[in-house]
Amino acid sequence: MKQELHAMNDEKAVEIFKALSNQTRLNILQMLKNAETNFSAQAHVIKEADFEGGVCVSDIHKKTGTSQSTTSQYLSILLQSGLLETKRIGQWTYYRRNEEMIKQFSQYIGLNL
Amino acid sequence: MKQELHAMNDEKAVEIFKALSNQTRLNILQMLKNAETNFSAQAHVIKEADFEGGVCVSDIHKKTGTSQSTTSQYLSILLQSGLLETKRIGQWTYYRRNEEMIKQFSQYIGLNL
DNA sequence: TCGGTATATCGTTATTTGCCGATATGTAAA
DNA sequence: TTTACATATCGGCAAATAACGATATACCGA
Repeated sequence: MKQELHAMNDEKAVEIFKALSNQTRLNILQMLKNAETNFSAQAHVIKEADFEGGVCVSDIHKKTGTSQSTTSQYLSILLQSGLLETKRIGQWTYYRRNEEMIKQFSQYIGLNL
Repeated sequence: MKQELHAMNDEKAVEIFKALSNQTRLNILQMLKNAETNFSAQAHVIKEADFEGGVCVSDIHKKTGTSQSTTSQYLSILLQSGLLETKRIGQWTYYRRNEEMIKQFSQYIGLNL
């Protein structure tokens, strides 16, 4: 039989629901969907194979309408839930979507909700 | 162009995420998926065309591990979010899934997350 | 090594949520 | 028309969340 790796359980799903139960955090996830169009050319969108699609905290902060500290905290909630992944490069911390987790969550909804 | 009726917006989605960001409420929604198997024969599952799949509050309460008042409150949060619908028949209030809303939410996730 | 910039963390306050017991309300049955 | 049952609502308290400014930490460039 085909083995489904990393199938999501209810507990993990609840953690993701919590992460998304805030308008600003939902917006962040959505804005990162098309980082190149949502963030200006000057913005630090990573184009290298290094960490493609990653955007640094200050650029995200400029779009959220919340303080730097709140933005940082929201990013870490999204990171903890698994919806985002991160990489520090020099003095910047880049965040991008974890498409694999998002796909699993979407599948979970379709199957288990 | 094809008109998408009742397309969900972000605000509604956040309300649904909030409703599901609690393990007990998620369980309730899932238990109601197969009301006939999850609730005993003696339980007041409505089989008539009247309100098919509906289960009364006390039967749901027995399964949740929370108090009667908490169960009632959780049901009304799920109702308010649109994930459930309700009908009072005699002294019982029946709740069942609103499959249309659940489908729209699932589609929203697939398209907008 | 010293600013300067980027980010994370801390401490705080206001609001919301989780959850309960007690009580009120609504309905049926005796 | 009492009584019993089903459900909703109220009042409360502890915990979690929202959000901020201030501060600490990390890294870089001069």
